[in-house]
Amino acid sequence: MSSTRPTSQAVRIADVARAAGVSVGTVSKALNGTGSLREETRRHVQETARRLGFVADARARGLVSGRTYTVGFVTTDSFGRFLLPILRGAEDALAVGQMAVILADTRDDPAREQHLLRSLRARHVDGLLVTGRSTDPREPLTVDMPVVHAFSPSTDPAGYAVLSDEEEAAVLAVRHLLSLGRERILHLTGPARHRSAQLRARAVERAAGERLTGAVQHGEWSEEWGRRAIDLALASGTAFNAVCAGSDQIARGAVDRLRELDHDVPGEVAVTGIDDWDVIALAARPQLTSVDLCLGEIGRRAGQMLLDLIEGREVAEPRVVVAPRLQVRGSTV
Amino acid sequence: MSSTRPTSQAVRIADVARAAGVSVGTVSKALNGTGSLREETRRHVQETARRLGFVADARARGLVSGRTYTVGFVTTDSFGRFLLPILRGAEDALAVGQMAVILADTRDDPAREQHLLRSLRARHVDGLLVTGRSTDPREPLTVDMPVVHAFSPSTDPAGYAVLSDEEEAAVLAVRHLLSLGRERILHLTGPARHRSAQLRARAVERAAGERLTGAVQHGEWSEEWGRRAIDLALASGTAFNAVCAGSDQIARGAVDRLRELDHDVPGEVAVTGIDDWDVIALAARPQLTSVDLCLGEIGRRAGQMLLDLIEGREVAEPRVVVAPRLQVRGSTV
DNA sequence: GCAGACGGAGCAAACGTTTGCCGTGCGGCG
DNA sequence: CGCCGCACGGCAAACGTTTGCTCCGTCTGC
Repeated sequence: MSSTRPTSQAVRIADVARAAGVSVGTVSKALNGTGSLREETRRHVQETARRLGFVADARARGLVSGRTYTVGFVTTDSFGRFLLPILRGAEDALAVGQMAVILADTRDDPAREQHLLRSLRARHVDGLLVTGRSTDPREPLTVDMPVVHAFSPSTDPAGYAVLSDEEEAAVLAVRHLLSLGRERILHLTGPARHRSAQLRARAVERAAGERLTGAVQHGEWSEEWGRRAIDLALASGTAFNAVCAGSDQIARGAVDRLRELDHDVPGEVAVTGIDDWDVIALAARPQLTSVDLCLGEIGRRAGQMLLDLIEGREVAEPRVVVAPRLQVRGSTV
Repeated sequence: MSSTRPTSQAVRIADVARAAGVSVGTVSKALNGTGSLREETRRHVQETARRLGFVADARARGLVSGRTYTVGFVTTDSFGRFLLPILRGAEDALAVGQMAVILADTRDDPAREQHLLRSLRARHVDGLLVTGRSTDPREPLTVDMPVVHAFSPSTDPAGYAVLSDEEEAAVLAVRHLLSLGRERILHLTGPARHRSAQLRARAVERAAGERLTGAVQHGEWSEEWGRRAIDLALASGTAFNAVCAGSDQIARGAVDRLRELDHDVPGEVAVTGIDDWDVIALAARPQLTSVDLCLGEIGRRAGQMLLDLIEGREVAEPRVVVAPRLQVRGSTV
């Protein structure tokens, strides 16, 4: 059926050497492009290796070379929606360095984290990518290998990190609303205990100034809260012609409720979200204008940085902040 | 705080042996619980190892023992929402076997898949967990190690697999509606080219019989389609008192549109979804009755099965089907 | 024609474990 | 008192690579 043999059980470098009529050292050099060999020999060995379906054993290779071409992806949070794009971006960047990714989901359990780190240490991963759900800083890990934080910052200001600009995200939304001439902006966001909510709220206050109407409303990161917040605002008699929401879910709740009460969106009230989560933003009517935190880009940059550290390259900035991007849709135009 | 150097750079088994005053072989036996040693010696070695922070090098261990305590998680689809719970479940099951998980996201690209499989082979993973977005069967991989398919079936009927029961999921929803006395059921679902949509549609037809109103309506897996489908149904004059949707997104679109047109849900029309995706189901008004495919359970069972295969245990059923579970909420009561 | 240089390939020592086998005491039993 | 057996623990050979050093032959320059 397939000309390629049925997955040869275990073809070692010695088998290639024998088949090619050279020594194992020569095979190694031929396949790795090291040493000094005749081009003809090199090609002959490569051809033989290919024919036999030889794949060098990573364990042995790693044992002697020191590198395992493997990194650990440590997440404090169980894998959530935010982590997928980061993971994907990181994978992309690491793939060019032939690196594989081992998952380590600590589930916020210190004992579990200890155990996983031990496992990663035993496996001699070349480096660690650390991330988490919340953007609340976490204590730095004490390990003797390169570590890059992605999305969730470390408390260590000197550590390597690729972060999102929470404040800029809020500012982009506010500026957009202001540019549309909206002058009575309501800010609905998540729990005050979340750093994200705090940062964004302060940024909104600074950017909107007196155009911010009433106090910032803290609640849950849910559609339900978005809907209820609108009811509360209307009941309190607060006049507003724009809602700057702290998340797409809150924004969608607001849009839904406004529409339901026959307030035109965006005519009467313009609404913005943050996250640009397609499932929510595109399903809303009208579709949500939102700020994309570019998580994929964060993952990619973090992966790139980790790769640079592992391979001993100079890292220009140890602390990169990825700029968010405003995505304009029907809820504001 | 790099002054603390808790992670000893490289403490090998020889260091432990020297510190404990025994040979390396003895240390190995003491730590692995093999060989025959005095209990006193064993404890002394263990204590010494702990004190020095010794962690056995997985590369060397794997090289000689054959096992790497690592499995590959291969997904044809880029990591999507469905894969997270599966991955989490699998991790849980594999953790008890001390197995680490290496990610391999093929992105539906054959070349990429080849490359990743080669990498996994080089790393001598002990087994493979294969999954994908759609439940459309895929060609079996030709690798010389245990393989278990999770969620997405293989075309190989003899292969190991843990699958969801698409048809039963649909049947549960229909039976529930029938038990509520609904006799004019509308079925709105995804694209006809998707096996899931097909299977579920046929199951609905069988379970509802003449209580199925009109033809099955195929569209997208989106809220937008759910809304539009309701408009189409109403425009066509079809009378219905229940909607059995093929996904939560479609169900939510339907609920939203019905409510908007002043049709009472569930009073006038009861609505069911499939997936039990909290983000959608809990945000709807009323909250959606939905069928949970129990993806976490699928992942767990698959991980367990792979572990059994790797450790040479008997696997009772090579093909497990996980029963879905009906979650009743406001959209039907 | 000879010496030195250099290109090209082989040799063997690592890398850090596990594991089967062997040696050595000691105790018990005859 | 002597022998046998057994309980412990050491020894060294794997596992499959990489890599520096060595060695051989040929070419070049004088």
